[in-house]
Amino acid sequence: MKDEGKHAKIIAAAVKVFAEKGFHNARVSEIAREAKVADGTIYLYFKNKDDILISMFEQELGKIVEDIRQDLEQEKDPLKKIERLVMNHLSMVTKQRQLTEVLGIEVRQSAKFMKKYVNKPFMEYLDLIRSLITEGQEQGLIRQELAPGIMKRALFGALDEMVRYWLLSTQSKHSISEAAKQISDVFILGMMTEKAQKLYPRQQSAVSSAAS
Amino acid sequence: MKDEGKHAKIIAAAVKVFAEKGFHNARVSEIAREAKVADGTIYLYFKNKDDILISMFEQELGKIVEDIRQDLEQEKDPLKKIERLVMNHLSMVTKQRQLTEVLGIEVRQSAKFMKKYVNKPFMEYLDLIRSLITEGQEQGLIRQELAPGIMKRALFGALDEMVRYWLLSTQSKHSISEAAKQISDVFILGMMTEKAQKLYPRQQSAVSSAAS
Amino acid sequence: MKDEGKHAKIIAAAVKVFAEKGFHNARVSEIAREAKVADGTIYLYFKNKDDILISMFEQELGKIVEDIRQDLEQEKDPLKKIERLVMNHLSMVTKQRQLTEVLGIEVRQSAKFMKKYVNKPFMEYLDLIRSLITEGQEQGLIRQELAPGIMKRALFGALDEMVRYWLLSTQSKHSISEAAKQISDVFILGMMTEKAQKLYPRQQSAVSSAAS
Amino acid sequence: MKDEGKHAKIIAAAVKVFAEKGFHNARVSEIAREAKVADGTIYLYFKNKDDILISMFEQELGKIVEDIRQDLEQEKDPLKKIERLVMNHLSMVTKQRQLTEVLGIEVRQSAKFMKKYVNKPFMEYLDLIRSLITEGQEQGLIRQELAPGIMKRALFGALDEMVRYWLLSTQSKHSISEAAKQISDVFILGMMTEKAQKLYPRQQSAVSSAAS
DNA sequence: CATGAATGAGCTTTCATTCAT
DNA sequence: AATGAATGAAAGCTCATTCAT
Repeated sequence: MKDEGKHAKIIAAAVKVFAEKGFHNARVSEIAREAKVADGTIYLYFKNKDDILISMFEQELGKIVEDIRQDLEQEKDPLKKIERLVMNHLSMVTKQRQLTEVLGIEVRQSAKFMKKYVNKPFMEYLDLIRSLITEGQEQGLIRQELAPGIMKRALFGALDEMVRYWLLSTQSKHSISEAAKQISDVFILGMMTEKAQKLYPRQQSAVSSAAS
Repeated sequence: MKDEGKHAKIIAAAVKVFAEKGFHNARVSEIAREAKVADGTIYLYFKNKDDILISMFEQELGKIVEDIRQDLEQEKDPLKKIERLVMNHLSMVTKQRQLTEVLGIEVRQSAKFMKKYVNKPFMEYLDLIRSLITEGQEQGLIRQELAPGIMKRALFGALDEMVRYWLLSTQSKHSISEAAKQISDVFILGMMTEKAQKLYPRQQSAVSSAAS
Repeated sequence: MKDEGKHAKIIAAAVKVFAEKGFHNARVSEIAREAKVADGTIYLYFKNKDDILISMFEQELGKIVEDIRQDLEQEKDPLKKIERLVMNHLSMVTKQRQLTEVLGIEVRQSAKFMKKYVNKPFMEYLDLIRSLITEGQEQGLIRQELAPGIMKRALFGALDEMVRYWLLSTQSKHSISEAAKQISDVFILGMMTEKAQKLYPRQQSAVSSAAS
Repeated sequence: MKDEGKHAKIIAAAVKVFAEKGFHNARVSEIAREAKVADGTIYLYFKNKDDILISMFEQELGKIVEDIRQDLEQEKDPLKKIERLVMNHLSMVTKQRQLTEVLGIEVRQSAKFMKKYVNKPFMEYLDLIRSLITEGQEQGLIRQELAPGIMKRALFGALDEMVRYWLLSTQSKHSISEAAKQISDVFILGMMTEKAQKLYPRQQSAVSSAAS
């Protein structure tokens, strides 16, 4: 792997092209052109077209998940961690727009049609969300009767759909921080124990008093 | 006199094949074989391959949305309507498994890559969810500060992701009604006004007392 | 053959469609629509698509050749017969425009690619021209050394190309009668014996003094 | 570095296949096989099937026209130039048989049905003939009253039809040089002024004394 | 006789992948 | 390692022809 930069250049090109055209409508030759390498060169770094997408998941999505994980370490309160994750997730739209476009759409295809492939970083992300829920439950802040497996998906789905909305709508009525606030608000308030309700008084609009 | 039943037969075959392979990997000839018609016959009923998918949206998704809309009319309480919609949505997994598989994945592709096409039934569904939110707000049950445009997407996303989970997982840890209850629970509780909180006492686990 | 009119209606429709699109780009279904019959009906009157073209040659071209032959009988002088044939041929452009368009182009295709088919009316037309030449030679008006087989083709080709010019050019610089006069003039003058040159004095612009 | 020779090889193969089957009945895959390249290779050198035909016109027909134009430069006498052009034209049958077959038939199709395409080399050829006529008129050898626009078409048509005759007839009754002589003879004699008639005495059978 | 829905062979064209240079 | 011309399988779609009604 002499030229590590070429691998990255191709991934970057693929992100751009997949975002524009979608995986199936993207041409390998177009990725090559975008990356300023020859068509054949791509096959020195990737097994095939699918492998470009998979590598993209592994690397880029993996990086994002790791970043979010580290960001959350700065926060101790489990409920505030959720709030922070929501903000982090939604911020991706502006910070990594093209990548977000690809992931949002192609993760699903891959999940279903690249049967053998298990999207590990995606699973890790869901697990990260789950760990926040269980942490909250251990501290008596989140209701025990809620299944973390359901909650992690519900929260992820809500965020993912919100992202899709921004990607498609040209002018966005709602700001990202507003949406982040409202979504974490509803989820946290909805999952809270009565005990937590007293710790985080309602007037302050749940946990995020500063954001109102 | 074109056979109206043949149109339906082809759509049904397409649902099956698209569910198995995905739109792009599906072959028109395979749909034809599944529908027991000749390849060319498909083009008597549909303009092209895209048109099969679009017709599927229009008809099948349209039908579902209409069914849900009618079901909700039996219920007056806005919060219980939300609960009912959640249950309806999640029930699709078992009632219309293959169709659900196709819609869940291809609606996204269509949203982005069939640029000109606006998925009307999908938009109507989101609007239906939104109307439940605003209704709740008008009756003082849902907090005014929550943007219906955000809430509708968050709820839809949560449900959609949940559906995907069942479609992919071979053995499901969580029952549909359990998930339905937990999700509507969290959303309703999270969106409720304080006034509503008194009307729907907590012990009864929000609105759905029976399901705890 | 109960409905003789349907056969004719289909031929007429085919003339129109072939003229517009050419034989290969014409659709049988379009001929059917134009003729106001069902697609299948065409196959009650014609063996296949080729057969429509062939029937068109036989009937329509045959009719034309017969008409010209009869017209020529009014004239005794072989050279004036040639002149008359030229005028007749070129007049087809206006009298039977669409048919002319089809014949001009498709006769060639048929000649080469409908191998087995011998275009009898076309051959008869060439023979008609040939007979005018030999007649002229027998009366000592056309030079003996000219091969009728060559002359008939040269004259036919000249006329045919002229017709094509009118069919394609939107505004025609040259009138039909002008062209007819010039072409018969050149051919007759070019083929004449010296004896004939004295009989048809030059000042009067060869044989066709009246036409100037 | 695309192989320039491959472009030529494909054109050559196309000439052969189009000559045998005609443009419409020719299969791209057959051209590929004949050229000993893969089907896809054709599309590296040509936009589509039409483009093969068009390129053929541009190149091969263009080359022929240029060759003839140069050949004519060796001759100063306008009438002898005509004679020479006729011989050149008819010689194509033996020198470039297959190409001639394609051009003779497909030029017509193209003229009418590839509406937008203007067959430039063909137009140039007609212009070349026209220039010979006007040159003859300027030198007082060809009658002023003859319209060059008509004469060029008449002569071209005569030659073209003669060529078709040879291409179709298996055994040719008339030799090419005989036909060339007779056709140029008739046209030149037919177009001549009286003044020219004296310069080129008749006994010598117009301009070509040797060929009687 | 007439219909026109149905057929399916067969076409052009695309594009992921290979491999000689 | 890098190239990019060449490959050829494979797919969507058309349309002449058939045949049950």
